[in-house]
Amino acid sequence: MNLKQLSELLGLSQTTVSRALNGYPEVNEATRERVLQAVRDTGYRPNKAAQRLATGKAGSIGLVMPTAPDHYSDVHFGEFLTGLGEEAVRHDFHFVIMPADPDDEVGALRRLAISGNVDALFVAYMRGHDPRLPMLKSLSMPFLVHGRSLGSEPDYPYLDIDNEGAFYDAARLLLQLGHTRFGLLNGPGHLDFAIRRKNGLAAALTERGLELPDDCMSHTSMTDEHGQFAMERFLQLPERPTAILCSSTVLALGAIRAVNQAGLKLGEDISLIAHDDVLPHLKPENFSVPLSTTRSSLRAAGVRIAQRLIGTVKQDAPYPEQELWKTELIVRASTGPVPRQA
Amino acid sequence: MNLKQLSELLGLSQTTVSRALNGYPEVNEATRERVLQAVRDTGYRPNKAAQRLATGKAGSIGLVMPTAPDHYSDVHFGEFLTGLGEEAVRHDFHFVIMPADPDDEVGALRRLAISGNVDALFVAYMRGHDPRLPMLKSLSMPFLVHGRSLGSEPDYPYLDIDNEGAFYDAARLLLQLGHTRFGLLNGPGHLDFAIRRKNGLAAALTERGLELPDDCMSHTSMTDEHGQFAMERFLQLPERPTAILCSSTVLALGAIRAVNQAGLKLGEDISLIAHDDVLPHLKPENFSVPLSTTRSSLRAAGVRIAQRLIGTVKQDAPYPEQELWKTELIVRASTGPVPRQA
DNA sequence: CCGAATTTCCAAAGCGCTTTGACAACTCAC
DNA sequence: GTGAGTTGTCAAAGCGCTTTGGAAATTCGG
Repeated sequence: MNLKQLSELLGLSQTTVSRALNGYPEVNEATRERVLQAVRDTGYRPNKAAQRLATGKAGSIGLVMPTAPDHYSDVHFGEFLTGLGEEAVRHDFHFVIMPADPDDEVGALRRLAISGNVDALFVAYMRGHDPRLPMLKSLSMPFLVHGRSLGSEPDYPYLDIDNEGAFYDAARLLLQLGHTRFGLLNGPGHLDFAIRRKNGLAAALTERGLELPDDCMSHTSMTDEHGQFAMERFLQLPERPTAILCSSTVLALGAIRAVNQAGLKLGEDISLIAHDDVLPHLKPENFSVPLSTTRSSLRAAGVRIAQRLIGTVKQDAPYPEQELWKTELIVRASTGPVPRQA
Repeated sequence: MNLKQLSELLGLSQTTVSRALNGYPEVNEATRERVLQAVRDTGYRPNKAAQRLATGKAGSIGLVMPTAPDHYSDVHFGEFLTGLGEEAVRHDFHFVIMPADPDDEVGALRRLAISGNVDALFVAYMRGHDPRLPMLKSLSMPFLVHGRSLGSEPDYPYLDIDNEGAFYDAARLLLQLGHTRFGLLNGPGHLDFAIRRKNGLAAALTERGLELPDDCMSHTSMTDEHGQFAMERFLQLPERPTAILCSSTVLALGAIRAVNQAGLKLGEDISLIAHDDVLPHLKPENFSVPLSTTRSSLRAAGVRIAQRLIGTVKQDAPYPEQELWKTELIVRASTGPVPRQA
């Protein structure tokens, strides 16, 4: 069943049917309803390839997926993708992926762009001086980055959260509670968000003339096991930290296990604030000691990015080029005043 | 630059140029060379959308990517994808992904199929009685599964390795070396390959009148941490196993850590055979005690699957419908005779 | 050197959709 | 009732490629 057959069936021209389907105003409401009904009856679906050829738009956004060990998509990336996907489905868009060695991300991105299969590109997991940025700018294809890249000219479209601000605020709260010895459970050290969070913490400490010793800082991929190991290490230090900042509730999960196993009490002996990506299976309020967090929904970011990208492709929505989302600092039971003689 | 312009430039018809480019025989070699040179000079690239419309083929294969926590793509999946991608790039094919909640895999698969964006579908991570199978068969679209599904009619195209055979052979070897107490470090218990490996081991044991106690069996996702934890548990059993079968070198990595920390010697106190997916960063011969393994390259499987799928779409290659790859049992230093008084 | 077989090339017809430019038909103010 | 403005519909021209059904040019046996 194609447009021609459908229009003959209805006794209308292809033009009218097409317009009825695509929401153009110059068609009678009654006619439109008749068309819609016929579509329902016949199960007609417009041919994507033809639509693509006629409009010049593929209805797809591309992304390269690094396939090396230290890059595997973790639960955070999955959550983000879910958001992207939700919005994409809503607009009948799809994703084209290109698996690639991380050594060849730039090449993969270029190949994806010139393949003619995508209308726009998306990149994430930004690093400092990210080499993908100049490459993307040289392409004449819309793109959007999740996160930012320290050391790069900030003239590219992005959506990021205020990582410095989040950890600065969290650290300030802990400082006000009297804490002076901090520990940081962070994500992979080469990633932009991890650097910024460290900077945010460092800024708050510097204001008080404090600093973060190297052995109170852990950079790992964000699994609960890594959280546990790193926290165990912290707890064995001669002067162990009393205040922990943590880049993910997943890391926190492991870290808290370590705290419990050491016979310490969260929120009393150790205060902890974790960044909460609003992962549906890991709610900070459901922890045995509810977790104080800096919050920003990863899925919402995915939805928003898809919106902007799709809007750009459809050229009907002039979204702001750069967005920086503030996080919310939510105090629950895992933070408390510094213990007497820690 | 499009076909028309290019053909005018060359003083040829579009037909001839098109045929020259697509390798048809009825064009003079000299002419073909002239065309190819012009393509190089002008940087002409055929418009994908037009090609798609004319041929009816999108040049793409679809896959749904589950986005929930217990599904995150791990290193094994990445390795497999790399293989798929290698071959796809070679044929100018691409992948369309649909992120989806694992609850809705079937729905996502259907949406992908009717979206008109893909020529064929690929599925993996098969479970017993997998509900995706009947759904795929009802579609009139080529598909290929990696793995198999116990309890489903085996009338679908697949590529799998002989998981039962691999673990049966490995177990036989260990039995011949005198071992009687076995431990199994397996992948997630609901996945087909894990079930089959367990069955292979069980079959070998049954032949000797032995069986595998429940507490000598671990089903987890395949990270080194899980390997370590499970192995630690095994070692604390009153009658600890002396022979370990392990579903991945990644699991083995952790397991061996546990063995060492317990002050035991691999290949003497504990024998271990792991399944080796030939992950480039984890070579069994490079372990401090080189690992005995059952081997089958995951990346090669990816390449092969892409080949078959692409061949099917191009309809120029009648590949066998079902393939079962044997694994190689390679003996290195991690296996030895059962210790005297274990 | 001729007719037939072969090789090489071409014009034109799609593929199924969107969009342009016109045209009836139907309002409404005067 | 007339001219201008709206509204609802249509025929036809692409989008850029592949492919069919010849036709022209070349080769070859006799």
